[in-house]
Amino acid sequence: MPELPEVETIVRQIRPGVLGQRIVGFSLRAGGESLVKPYSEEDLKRLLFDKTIISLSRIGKFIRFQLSDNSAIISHLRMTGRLYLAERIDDHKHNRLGLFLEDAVLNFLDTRRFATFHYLPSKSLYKGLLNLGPDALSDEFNSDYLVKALANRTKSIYASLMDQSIVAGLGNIYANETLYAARIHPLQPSRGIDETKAKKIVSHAKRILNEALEFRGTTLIDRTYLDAEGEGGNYFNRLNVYGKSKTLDGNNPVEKTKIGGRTVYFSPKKQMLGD
DNA sequence: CGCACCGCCTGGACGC
DNA sequence: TGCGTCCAGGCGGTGC
Repeated sequence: MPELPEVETIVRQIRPGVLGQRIVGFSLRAGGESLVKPYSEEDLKRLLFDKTIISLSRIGKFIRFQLSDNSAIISHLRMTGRLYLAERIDDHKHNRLGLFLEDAVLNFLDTRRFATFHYLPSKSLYKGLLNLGPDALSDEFNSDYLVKALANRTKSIYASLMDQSIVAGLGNIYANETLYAARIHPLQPSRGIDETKAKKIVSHAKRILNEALEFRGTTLIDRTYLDAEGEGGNYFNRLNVYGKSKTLDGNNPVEKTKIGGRTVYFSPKKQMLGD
């Protein structure tokens, strides 16, 4: 499932192939209607035609294609979305749409149809981006910020790290790995996180995200996540707790629990509640 | 406002 | 073999 390192990997891979390219066509495939709501295929053919992609960026886990007339496409891969360039539109069963550029076609596969590919008219605001906190790899995400952001919050530190309005880019895998590295129990209340703990969280989160980026992200056994070149990410071999029964670094038992309906992995021996 | 909960989807794993 | 059931999960919306 694409989190910050996976989304950044894909953005870097497709950027050279989309920058400066003029949009010459758009085609929706079966099951793609929900991805582009509230626009229809006809709307998008008309709105996108002849616009040039002038920049491509990652904002948290969102991807923004900035177009020449100040409009944009905001996309989110959710769990199973995949973007890649090809010579033609892919007839894969789960390919939901094709964006035709001068030199290639951008294909968007999404098995579960949770992903989004939203057109954003010029000067309008995108709801999903409005409440986004600082990017996990930015300087704005530091211990001073985090202590303030967590003050007076009763929810767990795990829930706070998953909350994109507090910090943007972490998902379940990297939130679990960060808390293990920082030796903090996922159910620790957010407001109990002091400067020392906040420093550990910030530094480990950035270290882990940067390492994962070097490995082109994490591909689990299910092979759901593949980058824009069809390759898996190799950070899987570095995971300490996510999906594991023993930690990689020391063979400590890993337990799993549910927090807010999500499966959370931690090492009770290394992450003590109240510590 | 903060927080917990639900619905959205589908394929794969599992038990019988 | 084939059926039913459960699980994975980010985000937007709802209700307290």
